[in-house]
Amino acid sequence: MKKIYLKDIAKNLNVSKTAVSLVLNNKGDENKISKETQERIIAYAKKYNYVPNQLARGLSRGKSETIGLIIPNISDTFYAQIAGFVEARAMEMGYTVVFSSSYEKPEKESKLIQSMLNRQVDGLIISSTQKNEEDILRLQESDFPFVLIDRHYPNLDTNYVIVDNFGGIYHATKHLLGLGRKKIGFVTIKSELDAMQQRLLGYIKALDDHGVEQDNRFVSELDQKTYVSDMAEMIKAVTTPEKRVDALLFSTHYLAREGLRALNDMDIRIPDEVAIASFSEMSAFDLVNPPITAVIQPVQKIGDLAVDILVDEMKGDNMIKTKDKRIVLDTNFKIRKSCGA
Amino acid sequence: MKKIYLKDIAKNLNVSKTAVSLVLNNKGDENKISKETQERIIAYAKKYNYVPNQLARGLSRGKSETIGLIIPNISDTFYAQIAGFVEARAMEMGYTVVFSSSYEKPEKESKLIQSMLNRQVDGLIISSTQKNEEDILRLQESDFPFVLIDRHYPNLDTNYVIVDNFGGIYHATKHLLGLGRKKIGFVTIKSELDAMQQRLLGYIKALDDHGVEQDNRFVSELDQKTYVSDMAEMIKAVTTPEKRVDALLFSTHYLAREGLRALNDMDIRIPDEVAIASFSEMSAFDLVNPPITAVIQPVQKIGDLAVDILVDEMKGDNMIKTKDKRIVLDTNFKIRKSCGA
DNA sequence: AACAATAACTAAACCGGTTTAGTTATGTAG
DNA sequence: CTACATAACTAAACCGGTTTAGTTATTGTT
Repeated sequence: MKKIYLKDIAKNLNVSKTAVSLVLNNKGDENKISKETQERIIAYAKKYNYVPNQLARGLSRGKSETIGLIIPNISDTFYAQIAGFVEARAMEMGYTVVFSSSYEKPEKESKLIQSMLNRQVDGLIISSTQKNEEDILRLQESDFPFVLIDRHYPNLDTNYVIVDNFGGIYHATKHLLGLGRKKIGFVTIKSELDAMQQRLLGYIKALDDHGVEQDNRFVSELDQKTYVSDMAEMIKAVTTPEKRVDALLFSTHYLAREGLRALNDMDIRIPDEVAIASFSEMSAFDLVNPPITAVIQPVQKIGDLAVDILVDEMKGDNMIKTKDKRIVLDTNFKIRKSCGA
Repeated sequence: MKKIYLKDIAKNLNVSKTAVSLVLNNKGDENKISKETQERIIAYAKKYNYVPNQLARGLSRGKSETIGLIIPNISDTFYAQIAGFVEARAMEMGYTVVFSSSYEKPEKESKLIQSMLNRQVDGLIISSTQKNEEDILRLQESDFPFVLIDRHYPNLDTNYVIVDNFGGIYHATKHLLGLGRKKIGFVTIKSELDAMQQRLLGYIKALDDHGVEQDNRFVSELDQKTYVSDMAEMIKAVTTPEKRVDALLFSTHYLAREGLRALNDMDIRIPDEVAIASFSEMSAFDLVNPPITAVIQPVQKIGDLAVDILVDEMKGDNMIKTKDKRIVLDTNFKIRKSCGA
């Protein structure tokens, strides 16, 4: 099972490396290699199980047939799912995926982008920390193919695939209001991410549209690093007799998970005392106690579209925008017991 | 921000490519490049933000500083977590990770291995379908560095990092028996995976040791593809008056999830009527209704060790086995409400 | 003064492909 | 018979690094 190289084929068949390379890249016809020679080459290559060295090929072609995926955290269900769809789609298109987690650190993200560029990825799919405008801008300026997912830079003119954060929360808030909840708390993470801002704005707009007064609004921002331990106290704070919320809307799935845990620990009845709903979900949200109403993100669409757009971009001949490359996807609203109907 | 190459540095500093290459690879001293020249080169490289093309470097060195990770499914929490730890550890060690999901298909796995080899990965971490002995054997014979994780081939002499499946289930079964459960059902997936067999054996051994009679054992095997829809019927079958189990042990987390769903749907009280426990868990097992007792796998250890072993293996100078490379990790047992104590 | 050793470099081969710019032999139009 | 196409190839440059095998100038040794 010795490894075989292009030149071995050439030598053994008494043809040039050129001929072999052309034929194996399906350029035999257009380069007028005779049918017969083509067949000999193909047969030989198959017989000895020839496969080209992708590094060599990549080096000479200037492309690696690899795309880089940078996400905040591969262990998070949401990103794991996206990674799955991205990988599957990329493979269909003939690309390999290298991935790395930035853990929300801009410097890490910056290093990852650099490192992936060194490795000659042909394109990048990035769910950015959104604190790395510099690198994104540089990519943009150098016309390097990339797509932002999940998070984008509102003031930068890039390709992206995101969801309608505003609309998703707006809908959820409206729903809670429609069920008669008057004092809805919004629990979010301290973050400058536009996605998070939009969710907050969606919540506020819904309250406004429903004529809820300013002092009946409760927004709690928890720290990314300490939200697990801070959750209980925060819940206690918004359930004091003075504020007593009758609903809590969590801006993301892991907050909802911890919120649920805290509420259950404190024996606050859901949804009777406090109704809850979440933006984004986890695979067990339909099994927890009670099942959590959630705004569902179209994970597969995000992954598929990101790859499609990127591939289009990488083809390079896109002076013509073949498709719209700024995509805002609609969310779904899944009603479960936790919101009281 | 023009891209700069090795030869540019050489040209502009009036030194040879060799000198630049040696210095930037920290081989300046051993090759007697003068301190002064070294400093000039390093300064220039830094100033113009030089970074080597990894394809070129990989090609000439014969290594890519990349490791391949092949798992059944990146969307599954268990593998997503492992992927996270593998990637983090690999990065520490200076490696990039490319990954792909086999979706339990041996042919897909085989293709992935091939494809990763073409891409010149320096080593592989594989959670195999365990139906691909051929490729694994070939890797073994060609001395290619690799480590199996989660699943291994019991009759092949490879490196691996797995958990004590037998022991984990044995412990769980014993625990249920200790709580007075007499008729414990075992729900598993139809599979030839050794891991699954071991879990079954652990269950049987525990019953044997406890003197449970043959006809008080209920093993149900569900199909990988249809377990979601088959679960309810299966549960119905083992809760008939004749068989009526008083406990169910699920051989893996997604079975437990669906089992819980079915039991809840049928209003079977857990743990009063039927106690349940699971091998392996999901992030919400402590929040579901009721929280599920589970055998916990040391995910981080699996990932970390896999990389450590692989790196050791890739260094190549391992005629001496620097460490034990067949590792069976202990599991943890996390008691929650679902098992009745 | 002759020779060896050492410091400080470099030219060129090499990794394994792709691609450009030809070459040679044969056929065909004028 | 000459000129020009065309079919069927190929030599060699190239991608951007690494590495081997030198080279040159200087210093040290006897």
